[in-house]
Amino acid sequence: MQNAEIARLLTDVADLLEISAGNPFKVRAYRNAARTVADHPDPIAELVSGGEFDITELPGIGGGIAKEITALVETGTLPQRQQLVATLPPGLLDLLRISGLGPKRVKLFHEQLKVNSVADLKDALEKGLIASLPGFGPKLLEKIREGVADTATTAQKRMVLHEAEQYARAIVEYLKAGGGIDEIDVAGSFRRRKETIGDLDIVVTCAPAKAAAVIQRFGKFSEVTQVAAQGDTRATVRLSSGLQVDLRVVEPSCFGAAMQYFTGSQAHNIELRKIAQAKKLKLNEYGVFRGSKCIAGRTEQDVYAALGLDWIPPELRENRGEIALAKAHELPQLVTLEEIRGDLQMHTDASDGKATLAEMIEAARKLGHAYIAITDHSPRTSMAGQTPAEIRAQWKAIDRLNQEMRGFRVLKSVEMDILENGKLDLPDDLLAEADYVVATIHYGLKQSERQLTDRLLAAIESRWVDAIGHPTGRIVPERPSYPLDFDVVAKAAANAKCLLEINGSERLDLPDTLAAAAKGHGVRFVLSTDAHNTRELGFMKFAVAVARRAGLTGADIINTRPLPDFLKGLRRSRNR
DNA sequence: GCCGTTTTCGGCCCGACTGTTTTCAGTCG
Repeated sequence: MQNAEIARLLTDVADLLEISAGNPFKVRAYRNAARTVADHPDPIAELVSGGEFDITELPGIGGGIAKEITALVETGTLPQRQQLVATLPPGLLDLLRISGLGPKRVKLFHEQLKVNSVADLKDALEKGLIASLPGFGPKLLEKIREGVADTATTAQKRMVLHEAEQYARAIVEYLKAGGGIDEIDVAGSFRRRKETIGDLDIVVTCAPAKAAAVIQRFGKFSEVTQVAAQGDTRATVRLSSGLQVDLRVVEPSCFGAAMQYFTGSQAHNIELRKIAQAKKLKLNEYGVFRGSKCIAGRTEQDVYAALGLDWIPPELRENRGEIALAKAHELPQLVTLEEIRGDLQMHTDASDGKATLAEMIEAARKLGHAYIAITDHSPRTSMAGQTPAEIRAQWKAIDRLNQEMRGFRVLKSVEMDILENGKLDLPDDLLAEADYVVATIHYGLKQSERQLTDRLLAAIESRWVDAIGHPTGRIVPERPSYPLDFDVVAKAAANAKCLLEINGSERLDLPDTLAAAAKGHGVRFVLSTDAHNTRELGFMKFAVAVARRAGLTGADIINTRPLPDFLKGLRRSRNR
């Protein structure tokens, strides 16, 4: 059972308790536990059935909820949820997801009108039963009607970071062009560089007299299909893509506090507010307050300092131990995009890329790289892969180009398939001639965990495989990892000095949690874009984002090194 | 239901916007 599924069931309990007007703190306890489970890097179900780990060690999970989860893992049902569903129909949970409906109104519908599902609600709306309830005026009725219609059409989907980036840039440029803005930045999960984004949070500072105009302009952005809310300091719109965008306008003296507040994560912020409370302070989006006096707020550094903490990079703000590190002045120096000196996976039109070798080289040089690896596919990638003869011809062309260039080196390389039977797609004598080899799995993704793990282990055993590319095979958001015993793979890679790739394309593979786990096993990493055209060479920032969320420093990543050190760090260098 | 550098009992993060109201409840993030 996946963590997401356990978290969903715990959230169901919180929602049902809320509808039944149970203890509000018990509701919160279930929500906290759900968040802990959802964010945990290892499968909770395995920890429970394994028996050697006590899950009450996890924050927000005590004796009661631990017992619930254990029962869930053993029997497949959550006792507390079963008990609640006996009196409250689970269809009420769907009603809660309708915009404008919360526990109070859902409870009212259930008790007064026997409305127990979205279908019931639709019926009640048509019969005018909802309108007869006190407190339901024409606007609210219209909002609920729209919400019901939405459940039929658009399932609320999260947007991948790569796509959200384009919207964020467009809206920021649009607002800037309107003038009257002092500072503007994007906060939220976008700033934390999560792999998918639920909505965009934009924070603006401006003179109080200009705020209304900025908010008005925001609502007139060309892609806005609906202005969901609009006040003096904030507004919410929905774009034609379905993406929700929130704008907050604050005074310059509050910019740091607002950025901190709206960057989150929620779990991180709750911890900070508890720290503030313990110090007899109050933290909100306007600053840190002692009584009514604001003692910090202009910058994020000020806010964290007022709480006795070092400034925490947004990518780490998930309440996974970063606050303790900030308190002890032990936060890692996270790798930056500027530290990356080379890109170690990309394709040309010799396989499935769109640009020529010369075009990729020129684009990479413009980005400031000192070296790149051209990693076109091996024969198994049918329709796209190169034969050994074609690979050697390409390498000869690369040799000639390298003689003509100063201060830049193209590495002779290949993205070699690890075949379904565990054998490599190219012979050792060819691999030995390469400067760098990345091995990957593209076929046989439906094999068992044992088979897939063994295939990766076989590749790691080869002295000519320098790195494992996109190690889990996932693609965000649609394709999950193939089954894999990742700890075994990470340990083997660390022992063999085989690198693991963090791929900055929409694969985002390794994911942040596994990269953090691999670092714990002593793995070293290579960052790459897997670009199939010149534009995608810009994806390195997404690979860096994953690395930063995993807590990696420049020392963990081999392509932060100058070329000679990079080559010396490859396992093949010890074979020569 | 969870938790503890004030506490094993008595707390539990904070504010804006909307709609329907004459002072606020409900929802949302």
